[in-house]
Amino acid sequence: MARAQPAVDKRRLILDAAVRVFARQGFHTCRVSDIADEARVAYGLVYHYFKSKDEILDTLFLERWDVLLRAIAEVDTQEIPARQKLYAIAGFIVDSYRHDPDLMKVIIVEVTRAANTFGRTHLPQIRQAYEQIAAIVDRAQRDGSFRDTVTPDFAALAFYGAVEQVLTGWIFSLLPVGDREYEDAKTLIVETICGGLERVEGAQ
Amino acid sequence: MARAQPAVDKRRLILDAAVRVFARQGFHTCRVSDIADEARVAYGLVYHYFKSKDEILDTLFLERWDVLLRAIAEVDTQEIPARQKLYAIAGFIVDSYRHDPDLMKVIIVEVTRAANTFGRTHLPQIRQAYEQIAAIVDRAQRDGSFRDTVTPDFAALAFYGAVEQVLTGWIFSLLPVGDREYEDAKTLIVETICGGLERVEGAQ
DNA sequence: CGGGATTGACTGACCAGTCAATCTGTTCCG
DNA sequence: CGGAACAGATTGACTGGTCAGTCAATCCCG
Repeated sequence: MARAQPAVDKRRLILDAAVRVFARQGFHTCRVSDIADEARVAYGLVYHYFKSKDEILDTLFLERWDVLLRAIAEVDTQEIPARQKLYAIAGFIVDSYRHDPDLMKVIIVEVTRAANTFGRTHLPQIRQAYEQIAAIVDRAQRDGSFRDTVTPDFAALAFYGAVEQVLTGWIFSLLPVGDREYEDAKTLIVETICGGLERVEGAQ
Repeated sequence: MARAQPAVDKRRLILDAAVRVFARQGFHTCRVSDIADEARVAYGLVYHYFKSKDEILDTLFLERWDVLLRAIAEVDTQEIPARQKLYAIAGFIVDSYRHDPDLMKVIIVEVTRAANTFGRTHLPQIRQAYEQIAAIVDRAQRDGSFRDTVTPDFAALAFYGAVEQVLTGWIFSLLPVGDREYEDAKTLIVETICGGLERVEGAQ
């Protein structure tokens, strides 16, 4: 039985240290000893709590992705226009980055975009996010607020791609970072995907 | 002096084999001996032509990215609407994937999206593509064909992000593959980013 | 005292990169 | 024309270092 109230949760300590190390050096280029050092914990303890180095990353991803999937599902239950739903989802992801940039960096760089390794492993989870977004677009097309020139699947891909690319812009320092920029980004992503870049003749 | 017309260019043979191996197993998980085997060449020959395993990937990326940058620049010299320029760029990238999916997979997965390793190394090249696209958007905003609600930098990111995500969809088998799908994708990407998802009141 | 928590030295596997040896085609001289 | 001399191409066994994962010993709480 686990202790009721341990002074410090070493398992959590290791996970948090791993986030920092993975973000700094990347999963492949860091050593397990780097994680142990960062957590100020003995090497062997890492293997007391985790079966392997891979399992640490898996845990981090699944923990966070589950939160994301729930957030999207929650947004979808609200009675608001599709544009506002997409705004809420983009906002949630941007705020996740604001709250813990390292964690989001790790999830995107090491999992979501790692087509040969963890991305393949977690494809079902990733796919689920796309499907939930596609469902929102689909409903908007049926109620007439979205045009049906683009398939929902495709729209979901483009929307999520734009969001991820913006985070990548921050990760790569290609975009300026700051509270103002984060708020702007939410609006701009939705404005681009929903409103489009082109001027429309006859609109306002 | 190099032989005028060698029966086979072993250097090329190694590069092409590396594309297949990197696409199949990923850069980090493959061994140099896998590349040599795939090329049906002795292990040591790889090091006769390349300084290191990294240099092989660098070569592949730089070769192809140079072609892309030239293509974008070429498109931009034409006297056509911005939407058609973006269509041409999306088309070029999609056709690159159609022509050699393995190579594009490697470039995207192992370089463009590898924020901790090769992505960092080649950031200047990657940035250049964004800047060229942003310049197209900027000009379209000045001539009035694009709205100026979204900054050109941001629009470039969203556009490129959507394109890359569609390729990722093919790489992950999330999207159906085929000549028809490739052509549709070109249109849909541009339709989404330029036209937007929303129905516009009063338009046609 | 019993058992989970914690330690860190150790091992076995793996693999990038080296290198000395060999091969193959070219050049040039007698 | 034969063949000597050379140079780059090609070979693959080997080395040195790295590191994930193991494990026996120790600690410490209840």
